[in-house]
Amino acid sequence: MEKIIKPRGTMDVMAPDVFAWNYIEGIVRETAEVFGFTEIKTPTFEEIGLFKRGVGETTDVVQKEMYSFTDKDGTMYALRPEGTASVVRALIENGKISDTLPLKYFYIINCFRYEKPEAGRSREFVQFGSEMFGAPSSLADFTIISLADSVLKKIGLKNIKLHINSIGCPKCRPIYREELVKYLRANESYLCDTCRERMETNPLRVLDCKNDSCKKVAQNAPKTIDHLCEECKEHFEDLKSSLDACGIDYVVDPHIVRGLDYYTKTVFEFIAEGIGSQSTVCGGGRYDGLMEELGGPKMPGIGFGMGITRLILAMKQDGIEPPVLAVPELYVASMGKNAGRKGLEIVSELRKAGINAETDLVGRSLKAQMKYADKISAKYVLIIGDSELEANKASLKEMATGEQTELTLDKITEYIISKNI
RNA sequence: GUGGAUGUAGCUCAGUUGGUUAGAGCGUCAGGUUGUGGCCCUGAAGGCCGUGGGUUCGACCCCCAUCAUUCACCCCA
Repeated sequence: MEKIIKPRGTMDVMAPDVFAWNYIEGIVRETAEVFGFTEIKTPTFEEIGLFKRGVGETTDVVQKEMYSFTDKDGTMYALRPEGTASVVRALIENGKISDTLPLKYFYIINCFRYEKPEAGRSREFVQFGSEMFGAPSSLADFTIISLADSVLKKIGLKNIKLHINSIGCPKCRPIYREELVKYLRANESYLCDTCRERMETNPLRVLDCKNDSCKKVAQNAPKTIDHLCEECKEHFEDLKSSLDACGIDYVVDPHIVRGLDYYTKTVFEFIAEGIGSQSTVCGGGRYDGLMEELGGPKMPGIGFGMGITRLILAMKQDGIEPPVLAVPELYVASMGKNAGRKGLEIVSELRKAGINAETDLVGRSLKAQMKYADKISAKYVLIIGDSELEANKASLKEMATGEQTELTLDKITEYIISKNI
C-alpha cells in the first residue's frame, strides 16, 4: 500500500516536544489567570469577510495566505489565519461588550496560513494570544506587554529582547506618511524594485526591508516617533515610563512596523536571537479602530500573539528542559496466569489511589520484564509467581538499591502508598 | 511566490572513479542453564537508497522532473 504523508507545513508533536508544549501551555494558563484574563474558544473557521475586514484586505495574510472554501450552501469560509478578529466578533455577538470594562481574554488556538514552511513557520501553527478591550490608557499597553514578558521569563528564556515602537493614530499617521513618501521619492534610486512599488502602496514597509541599500535609506528616513501627535507622543512616553519603573528592558525600534492593518499607536515584538530567520516569538500592539471596523462600538483594544513552536525553538537553544512524564512507582512482574491476574489487581488499586503503576501486557519473560521495568525507570518491582501466590506473599525489589523484601500480598498497596507520601 | 542546499534501516550517518548479495553506531526483539534490571557478549528483525522518468551492458552514485525537508527572501506567530 502506498504511504500517506501529512500535509505540507503541518506537524506531529510527540515526546519529547510534547512535554515542552504542555509546559508552555501550563505557564500560559497560570500566568494569564494571575493577570485576570479568562480563556475564550472560538471556531476554527469563520466567514471570510471577517478576516478581510479585520485583518485588512490589502495584507498578504488575506490576499494570498488564507485557506478558504465554499460551504455546501455557498457561503465562503476561511480557516482562521489569526485570533484577534474572531475574538472581537465573539465579544460583539455574545454581548460581552456590555460587561464591565476592561474585557480581558486569552486563547491558545491553532491558526492556518498558506506559506512556504521553514524553521519556526508552518502552515498550521499554534499561538497563545491575549486581548484587552475598553482600556485606552498606556497602562493597558504596559499590562499586555508585562503579561507576555512574564510568560517568557517564567519559561526561563534568556536571550529575548523587547522592541517597541509607536506608529501613530489616524490623526498623525497620514501626515507622517506624506513626509516619508517625500523622503523616499528623493532617494528612489537607492531602493530595490519591490520597495519602489511599496513606496506608493505601503511606504511604512520600506523601513522593514532587508536589502542593504534600502536599509541605508531607512536609517535616515523620518521616524514615526518623531512625528506623533501630542496624544500619541504622551501615550508612548507614559508606556516607556511604566516599563522603566517595573524593570522591563526594551529598545525603541523605529523599524518595527507590523503587517496587519489594524494596528495603531503602540506596536511591539519580542525577538529571540539565534533561532533562525523567524525570530519574532511574540508580536502585538494596539488596535483602537478594530472593534468599530467589525461592527461593534468604538472601543480601544490591545493584544499580542505568541508562537508556541517558536518558543520551543528558543527553549531548545537555551537548553531549558521541560518536566517529563511521571515515572512509575511500581512495576509488577508476574509469572503465570493467576499471578498475572493478581498483579493487575494490585496495579488497579494503586491507580485508583492515583499512583503510577504498570504490569506486563505483552507476555514477556521474567528477565525481560525486569529489563522493561528498568527501562521505564520504575522505582519498585513486585515479583509474583505461583509459589508466592500459594504463600500469599510476593517480593518487592527497590530498583535503585537492589534490596529485596518479602511482603504479604494484602500489605503491598498499603506499603507502596506509604512510600509514596 | 523567488533563489540555494539536502533526501540511504525507527534515529544519527558511512557507501570508494557507475560494477554482482547496500553497511556501522544507537534503538527494538530474542538469547548468554533451572524465577531477577543496569555493564558486557551473541544473534535476529528491519531498506523498491524519497518518488517517477531518462542515459548505460549495468545506477544509491550521472541527467531531468516531482514530492518532502531545510536555509535565505517575501511576510509573519
